[in-house]
Amino acid sequence: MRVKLDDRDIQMLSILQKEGRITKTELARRVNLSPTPCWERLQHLEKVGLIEGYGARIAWSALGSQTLVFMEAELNSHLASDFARFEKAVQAQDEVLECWALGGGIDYLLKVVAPSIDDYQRFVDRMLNADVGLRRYYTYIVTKRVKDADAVPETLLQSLKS
Amino acid sequence: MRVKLDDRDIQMLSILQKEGRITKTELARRVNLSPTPCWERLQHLEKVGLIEGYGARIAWSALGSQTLVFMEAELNSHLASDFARFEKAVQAQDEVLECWALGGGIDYLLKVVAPSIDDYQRFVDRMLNADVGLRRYYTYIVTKRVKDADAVPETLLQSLKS
DNA sequence: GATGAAACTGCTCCAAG
DNA sequence: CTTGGAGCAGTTTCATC
Repeated sequence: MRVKLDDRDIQMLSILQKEGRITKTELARRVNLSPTPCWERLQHLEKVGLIEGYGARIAWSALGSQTLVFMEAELNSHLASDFARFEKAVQAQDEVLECWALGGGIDYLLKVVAPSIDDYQRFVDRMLNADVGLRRYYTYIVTKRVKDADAVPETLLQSLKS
Repeated sequence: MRVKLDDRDIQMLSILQKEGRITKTELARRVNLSPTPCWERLQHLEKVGLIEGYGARIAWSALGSQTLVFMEAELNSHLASDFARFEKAVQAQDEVLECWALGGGIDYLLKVVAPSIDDYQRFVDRMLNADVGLRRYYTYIVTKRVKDADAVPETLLQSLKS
């Protein structure tokens, strides 16, 4: 997926990240373009898959007091089939927001959300009993959300200008 | 922010998370409602702040080979002023996508993105030299993205039905 | 790239049931 | 909650420069 973009494309992406429901005529105005070429650029950005879709941002604060937990996971063995089984199980769990494989001593790092610690523990027990290859885990409870970017940073978007 | 929602509101949120640019008449059709009450519900969801906004989802894969890193950070001291200084510094860094304060032995967990490992190291050096209270850090490089949810899971949305 | 226009679709509000 | 409709705004395509 190698695409060449100019400053205006990047500006459009930056605006659309934050204001996904902006009208196309207003977007054109903001990037100093008339609606027609702006519309063509947008079509292109969507067609090549740079824009995967649009979505509403739901306020986490409105969901009440949820517990957010990072979980380090270590597997029983490092066979390719064991990795695959664990990853498949994790992807099927609603509570798991993210799962990353890491280099070094930790096999996986998971971001898990649950209504309470008890619910989190039930999730862990379910995983342990599911014969999914989970040998050991470490729990780190989030006590404060310091930063949680909801958009690709400007500096990274600039790297598309090649 | 205590709001009482019914199944239709939740269904609307679920749809809007994935299809933020859906037309309001189509949304009404999908939840078996006529446009007018659907429009009023949507107004309400936005007004109470449950929907913070809308945004385009940009494909990470299109940004080329970026390096994603989790960084554990330990501070020199645990004075409230030191926490505040570090958190402010972190929020100002474009590379830091997320920063969480954790209970237990780890002060902070950061998710950092950079074009390369070298760029990441430059970021760390900058933080260390910025006299921001960072005493020790551990680096965990992401080798695989197993799961990265882009929406609040259904089960959590259900908890709004109180 | 810009512009203007035409045909269409969707939006927002209003009235009435 | 429903339907229907009016007036307006935004979308998409087209032809022209």
